[in-house]
Amino acid sequence: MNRRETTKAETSEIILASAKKILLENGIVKCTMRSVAAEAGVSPASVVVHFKTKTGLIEAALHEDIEHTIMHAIAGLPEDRPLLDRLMHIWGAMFRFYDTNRNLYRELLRSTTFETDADSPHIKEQMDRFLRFLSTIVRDEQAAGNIDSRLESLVAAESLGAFYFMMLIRFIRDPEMTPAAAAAHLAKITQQFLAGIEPQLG
Amino acid sequence: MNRRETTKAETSEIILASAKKILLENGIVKCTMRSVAAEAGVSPASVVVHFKTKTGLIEAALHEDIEHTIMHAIAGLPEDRPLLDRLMHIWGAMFRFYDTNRNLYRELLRSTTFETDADSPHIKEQMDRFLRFLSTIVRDEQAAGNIDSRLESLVAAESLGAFYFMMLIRFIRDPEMTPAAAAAHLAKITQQFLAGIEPQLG
DNA sequence: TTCATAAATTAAACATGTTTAATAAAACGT
DNA sequence: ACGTTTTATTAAACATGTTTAATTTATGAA
Repeated sequence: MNRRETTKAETSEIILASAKKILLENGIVKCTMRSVAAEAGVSPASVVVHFKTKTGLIEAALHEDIEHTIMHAIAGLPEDRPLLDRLMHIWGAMFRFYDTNRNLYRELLRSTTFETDADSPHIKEQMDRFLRFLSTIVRDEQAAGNIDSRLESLVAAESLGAFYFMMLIRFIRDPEMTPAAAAAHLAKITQQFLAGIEPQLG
Repeated sequence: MNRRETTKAETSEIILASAKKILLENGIVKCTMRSVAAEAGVSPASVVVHFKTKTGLIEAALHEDIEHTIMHAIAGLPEDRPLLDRLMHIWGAMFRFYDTNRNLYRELLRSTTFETDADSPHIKEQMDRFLRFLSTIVRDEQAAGNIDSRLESLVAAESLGAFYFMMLIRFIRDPEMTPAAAAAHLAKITQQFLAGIEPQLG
């Protein structure tokens, strides 16, 4: 890397660290381009140069945490348990994570969900990767004879993902809903689906 | 209604009409609180008084169109066709509708989807009503012996709704995706689900 | 009618995301 | 080494959603 490139990378890091700090300590409302810039000792325009938009900045600041939560949940996935239990292990972890700061993640979801794939490549990549992961789980279950082997595993994975995301939306929309309640309802829906794709006897 | 109440209602109508006109003729980017206020011959602050936020205004301006699209699709629902065909009739109409102005509806979806139920009661009500409708369709199919009658119809309806909404998100995120392509993919997912909830023989 | 109260409306100000035009400095070819 | 070009940075301006405080207007009681 050049001198130029290194200093640019360093500046990016400083801005990102400032954004994380403010988000954590003061919340999303206080996290403005100006406050982040001030904390980083840089001009607001510079924040724009480095992260393009405020959405880009927040996405960059929070994306790692989400990634980490997913990975942690996957790492602790219980072996030798029914598929529903394993899925609920992941979904439960996600709901509890989003529950730690609902307004913050509402903002993130709001500003990223309906962006163009090109405009929020992080999200697209994360979604794709997660779908592929679900798809391998489905294939494992097919191999173990728990799911009809004629099924397209990716389509089944998409269904499971759709259930989760619908529930996430409802969870964020309803502040009264606890992570446990969201997980329980999601379990019901998932259960119905899984029962349907069990192999037929005979 | 009072004189006060009537004039207030009239003002609301004028503002709403102005918003619709600008959205239609100039698009979402040109639809600002100031431009709407100017078109309506009213102050920007007045728009806030009447619609609370810009999101509230846009929601009010577009909500009817969506409602109309749904109702129209439901009214033209083909009788005596398999459930999948009937669902696709609705989904197809919705995708084609959103396709008429993707940026506009992206903005609407973005600003409403993750709001609190309390903050966007319109949306919640629309979602609930549509779920109930899907649920009655499922019950009809159960009565006709096409779906396992032990199923909870509302849960199945939620699944179908989840598939649709996931596909809508993908549709909005990917500008290259045609309404037909979105519908086709959604059909595949729905098909897999429906096959699973057919009554078991014996 | 008259006056006090409540409500509708607005001008001006504010906060914030983003753009523009200018500056300073590194990179690179000669 | 020198001059040109590219690039990181920024100050100032801009556009827009929203708030505030003041003004005008209608309502209802005395």
